[in-house]
Amino acid sequence: MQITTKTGYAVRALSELVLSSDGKPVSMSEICRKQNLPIKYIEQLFRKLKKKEIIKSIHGSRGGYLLNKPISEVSLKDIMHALDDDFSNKFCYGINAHSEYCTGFPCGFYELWDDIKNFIEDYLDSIKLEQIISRLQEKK
Amino acid sequence: MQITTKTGYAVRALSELVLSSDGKPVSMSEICRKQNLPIKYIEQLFRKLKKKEIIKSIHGSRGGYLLNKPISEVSLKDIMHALDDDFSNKFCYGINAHSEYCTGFPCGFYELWDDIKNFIEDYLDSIKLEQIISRLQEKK
DNA sequence: GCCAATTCCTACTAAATTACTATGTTATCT
DNA sequence: AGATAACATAGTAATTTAGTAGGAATTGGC
Repeated sequence: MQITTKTGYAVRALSELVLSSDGKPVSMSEICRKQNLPIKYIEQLFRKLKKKEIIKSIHGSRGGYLLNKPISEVSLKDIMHALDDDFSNKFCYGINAHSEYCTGFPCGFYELWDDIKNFIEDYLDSIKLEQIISRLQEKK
Repeated sequence: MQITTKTGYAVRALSELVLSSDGKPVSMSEICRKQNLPIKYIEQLFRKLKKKEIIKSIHGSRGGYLLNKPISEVSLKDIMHALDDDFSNKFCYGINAHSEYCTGFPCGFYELWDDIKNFIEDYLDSIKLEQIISRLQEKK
């Protein structure tokens, strides 16, 4: 559950998608040109976002991508979860379990890591694309 | 700013240090035996914790480690910060800046990442060793 | 029907990070 | 002197990250 370049790229690309779309699909090349992003990499990220139904796509010429949900219903948690398959396993389970150096599962620390995970996930879930985009527009 | 095995190990080792200490130093071998941790790895982590004055050490035979602060004054943030040098740079600066695919620094997303970083860091700073240890003891 | 534009798919890779191990050296107590 | 510790540095296998490469499949417009 890390915020990395990948997360940053996806947020930039999704924001650009929303800002550039007027109901018509926006092409990957337009998104990446406007946001200065590596197109082949973002293509891969968008395929993951599509699998989780955050965006939809239209094939062929004049095709492109569209957001599949209202901007108030797409959170940072949703995005990160789509990009990172075992996002939710990254805490105690990912840290300790199945390791030679684990003291048993669940150990005395299990609930600590779980509480932290839940707290941070809830926070990330409270940050919607809507707020991210309105922040951007305030600046202009 | 990730919670990884490293963080988990450090928390286990520090908790064991606190629980095993009755004013006298606790040796690395005792800590690692009781918590089933890889000793040479934990040694390295403890050296970093010492640099940040979270623990202190006594050399030679009958030596070992002691906590250098009250358990109410050592937070998860402190521990993670000690283990990971550029902990605080891991957000926008680490994500975007100085990359070929950055749109300028600070970009429109800078404050978003910064706010998130601060929120999570404040939360991690609110979790003290004191609470972690009393959680452990409740279970017994 | 053909061509261009576009998404979709798989495989590869260089660099960095993680989670260690190995091999000592130095300091202190008895 | 010898045992017991902390301290230090270097190496390394596995994994992840952040991409690149090369193409296949799909659709709109002429």
